[in-house]
Amino acid sequence: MSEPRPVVTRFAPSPTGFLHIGGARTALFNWLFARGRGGTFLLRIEDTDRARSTPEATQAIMDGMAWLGLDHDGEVISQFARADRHAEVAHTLLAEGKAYKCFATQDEIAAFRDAARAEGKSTLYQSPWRDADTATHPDAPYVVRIKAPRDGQTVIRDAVQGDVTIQNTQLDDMVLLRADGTPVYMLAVVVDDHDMGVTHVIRGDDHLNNAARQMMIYEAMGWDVPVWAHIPLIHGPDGKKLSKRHGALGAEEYQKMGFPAAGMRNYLARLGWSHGDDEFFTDAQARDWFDLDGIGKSPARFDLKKLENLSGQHIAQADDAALQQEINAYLAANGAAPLKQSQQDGLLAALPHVKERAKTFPELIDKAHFMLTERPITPDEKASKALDLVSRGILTQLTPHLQTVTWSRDSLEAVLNDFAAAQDTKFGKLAGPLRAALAGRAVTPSVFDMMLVLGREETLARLEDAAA
RNA sequence: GUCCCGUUCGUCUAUCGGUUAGGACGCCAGGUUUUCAACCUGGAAAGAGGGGUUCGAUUCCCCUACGGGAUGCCA
Repeated sequence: MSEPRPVVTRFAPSPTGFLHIGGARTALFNWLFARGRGGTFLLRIEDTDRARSTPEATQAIMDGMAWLGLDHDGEVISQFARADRHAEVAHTLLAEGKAYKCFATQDEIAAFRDAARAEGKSTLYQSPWRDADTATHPDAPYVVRIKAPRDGQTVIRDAVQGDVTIQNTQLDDMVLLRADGTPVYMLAVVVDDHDMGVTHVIRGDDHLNNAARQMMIYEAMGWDVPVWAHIPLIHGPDGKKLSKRHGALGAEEYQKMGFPAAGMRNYLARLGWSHGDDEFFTDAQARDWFDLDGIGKSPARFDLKKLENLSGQHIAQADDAALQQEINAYLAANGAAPLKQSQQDGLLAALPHVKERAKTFPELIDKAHFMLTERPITPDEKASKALDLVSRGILTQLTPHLQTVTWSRDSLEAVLNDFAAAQDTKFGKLAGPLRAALAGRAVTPSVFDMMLVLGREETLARLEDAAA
């Protein structure tokens, strides 16, 4: 093994839909691996399937990556735009006799496969044109096929799966160039990865078998084979493969649900990869720790509960201003009205008191509700019940005690407890009406927290409103 | 059909021949508490099945079952 080459990884999605969760994780692994080693992380859009590729999908993928903070180096590479280069490689192979023109029609091939299947034999097509003199068919349409080895074996040295041995009899003379002269995916990937200097190919294990085919091209061209790392796919909660109509959501959907990007990165990194017993970690730790042999070999299921837990931990330890920004992005992603300046201020003031108790942004916003509404507050049903005649009377009596008290947690606690004692009751009895008056709700953050955040003036005003 | 890969608590996973098989999420019970949370303590919960190899297998090998993938002029 020749070391050290600077690490170059890439994420190569085909733009046929949103960035689903499996793709996001593949991107994350590549990003983590490159970033943790001072390497380069490239983005290539595999848009050679013109019928299925759309610019909207490309945008959706880039939006998803942007949300997750997975920044790539250099320009986005379009695979389609490089078709000439791919064809050039095919022609080189043709000229060197490592590939050949095959004039077999698709009907012929289909007939061969049907017959082979009926006889229970290998359906791999063996073209009669492999060693034929092709000069006799100058005008007929043809595809270019690589001359695959017919004996021996190919060993895929995979950093995740170990050494995987494929008998070369399992490999056919795959098509390099279609009859219309366009390159097939298998060729394009190899040429692009080589030209881009990719050193580590980290991708879904649905490509594991393909690696053997791709190695034929590397070898025919005399190129260095990259380090392979085929990672298992993510499955849905029911254990079935995650697909778009089977519970797979786009990355942006998780933003819309109100998960912080850091929590999502943490969760996704931990799904199929581990570093001992570490569960909750920062981006810096993830970059530090991430390596290929920490990747597991079996498919993992997506578990929303665990995501929520990690999400809550990241929210709890996040910087308030950063959190505020991310909440605004969350609201925008949902097409919600942006917060007014007064609400922004209120949110920021409330965050230190509520962020430790929320798993997602909607929960956080709900808990900060007392700072997002303005007087006069309309109490909800339960809060109204807490504000009956007796309670309102008590609040009226309480108000004078709050006029002069030092506005600190300890003092407020003392005043309220004393007041409760004087009323021959407990603070617990006062809490309900206070919540109702201060937030218009029965479920709120700590009464003291709310009073501290609201300030004396606003607190008194709300109490007076409620008492009236 | 053929070939390849996978299989530890419900879930994510640790273990790299010798452990009471550990942790986390979730769940259950108790505690704390001004509501909801949070938090604290405790608990239930796993090596797919069968053969080997070995003094000893979750760990190595084989078979079976189940799941996934490849076998395209899709990517």
